[in-house]
Order: sequence, then C-alpha cells, then structure tokens
Amino acid sequence: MRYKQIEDKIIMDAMDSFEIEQILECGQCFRFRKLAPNDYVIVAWGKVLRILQTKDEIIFYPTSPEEFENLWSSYFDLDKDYDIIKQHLAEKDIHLAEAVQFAPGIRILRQEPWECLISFIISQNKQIPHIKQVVENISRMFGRYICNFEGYDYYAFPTVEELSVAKEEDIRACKAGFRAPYIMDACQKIKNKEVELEKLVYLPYEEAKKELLKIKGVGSKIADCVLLFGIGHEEAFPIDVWVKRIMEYFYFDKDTNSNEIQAFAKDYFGNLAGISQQYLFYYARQLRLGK
DNA sequence: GCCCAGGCACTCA
DNA sequence: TGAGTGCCTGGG
Repeated sequence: MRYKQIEDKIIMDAMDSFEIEQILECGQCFRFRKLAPNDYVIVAWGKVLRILQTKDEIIFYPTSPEEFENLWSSYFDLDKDYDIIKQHLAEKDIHLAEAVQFAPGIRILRQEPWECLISFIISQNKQIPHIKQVVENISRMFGRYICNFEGYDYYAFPTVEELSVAKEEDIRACKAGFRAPYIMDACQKIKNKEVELEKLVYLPYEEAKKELLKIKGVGSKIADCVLLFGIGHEEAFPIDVWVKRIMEYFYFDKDTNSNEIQAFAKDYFGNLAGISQQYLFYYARQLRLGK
C-alpha cells in the first residue's frame, strides 16, 4: 500500500476498493460522525481519526506512520485485495455483479470484539441513528475521555471492567431499554471468563458462534455480526431483514427461513460469505428493497 | 397518535 | 419444534 506523510497526516492514493462513506454507512460500525460528504471522524481502538476522501486521495489524521501501519492499516483491512474478491463474486452470478458494482468501495473493518458485541446487542429493534446514540451515551457515561478534537469531545468505548460497574438503571438511562439486562449478562459472562472473546479467533466458526450464543440477547444474527466484524471469521453471514429480503429476491423467489438461507450462503459463498453479505446488504438497503 | 425498526427471549401449542 | 408476541425508544 502506498502512502505519504505530511505532518500529522497520512495520505493515500484513492483506490476503487475504498469509499469511506460506503465503509462506514454499510451498517458494520456505529462510532462515526459525518462532517460532510466523504468526510468523517471515527472513534476506534481508543483513538480518534478523521478521514477525508477526495477524488484522488484519502487523508487520515491525526496519526503517524507507525500508528497507521500498526493500527489503521489493519482496521481498514488494507492488506486485503478487494479487487480480486469483487472480480470473483462478479463472475459468480449477475446479482452479485450488480451488488458489487453498486458499492465497490466497501471493506470489512476489524473492530474491537467487545465493543462490537455490545453494539450489536443494542442494535436489535433499532435503527442505525438510535444505535449510534446509545453507543455514544454508554461511551460518555462509562468510557475514558480521549480528547477534544476540532471542538468536539470524544470518549473511548468502555472496557469490560469499566462497563461492569454499571447498574441496570444506568444502562437504561443510556436509552438501551430492554437490552440493559442483556448488556449486564454480557459483562458478567466476559468478566468471569464464561465466554472468552480473545479465544474465538482460534476456534472454528461454528464453535465460536456457539460460545457467543451463551450470552443473553445474542442470537444467530448478532453472533454472526460479532464474528465477522470483530473476530474476523469471514465465513460468518449475518442474516437480518434486509439480507433475508434480498436473498429471497435473488435466489429463492419465495419466503424462506433463515436456516435455509444460512445453509445456502455457506455452500454458495464459502469464505466470501461475510463480504458478500456486506455488498448485498448495502444494495438491498439503498434500493429499499421490498419496502 | 400510531407504527415500526438491521432480533431475541419467552410462552404456548 | 414452530409460530406468536412483547419489548425501550425515537423518527416518520
């Protein structure tokens, strides 16, 4: 990957497989602020980063070459060749070709597993702006203050220890509603090592999923999101209402239960299931398919 | 005001 | 096993 450094900025040549808007707005992460089109601030791994994309360049700041190589490069999955993946999918069938064409700049972020888990527990029965709001509230209430960047205060997502001191009413006060006890349960099971997030990367996908399902409020969809966006299990295929709609529309032509779709995806997409899901999801949602 | 959203747990047949 | 229903909350 080629980049240059100017003061606290890292500047990368624009590429077909990097569109910051598509990456952030495709539903995989919730800690970003849109300042303007193609101009965002994100909070991840306890750091604040602005990403400004122009026609020719992608500018990241404030950061350093060391931090960029050690953190942001892996966060944005920059070592993976998405062009090959897209080409492979486009050759599979006309639907995938369409979906890939529609949002060629999507990438799968490597997020913190713990933050990912709590964020997706919050996500049930909520729309993205609400999810962002609750995650922000929790970070402000329990997380470490990071800095004031360009006039706005940023807080890290709380650690397991930091969030474990929370009482149910505190979490409810963050507008988490009926999910508050689920979050409490996640804190407890992670803290007492009933579920060990850092070990999930070494387990086969199916076993890792079984571990996550021990947590209250975590079903198949949320477990798959955590495995895909936080753990890096690329065969995970989260099926939400949008993915269900578009899969039925493309491949089944009728109402189909999620287990059947899951089995089809595993067989048809294999290790590209996760990334395929992202292209399909974005496509379905932008088209407001079935609405 | 009412309806529903990027699910899950719980209940009851 | 499978379908039906309630759930905090805020935006449309």
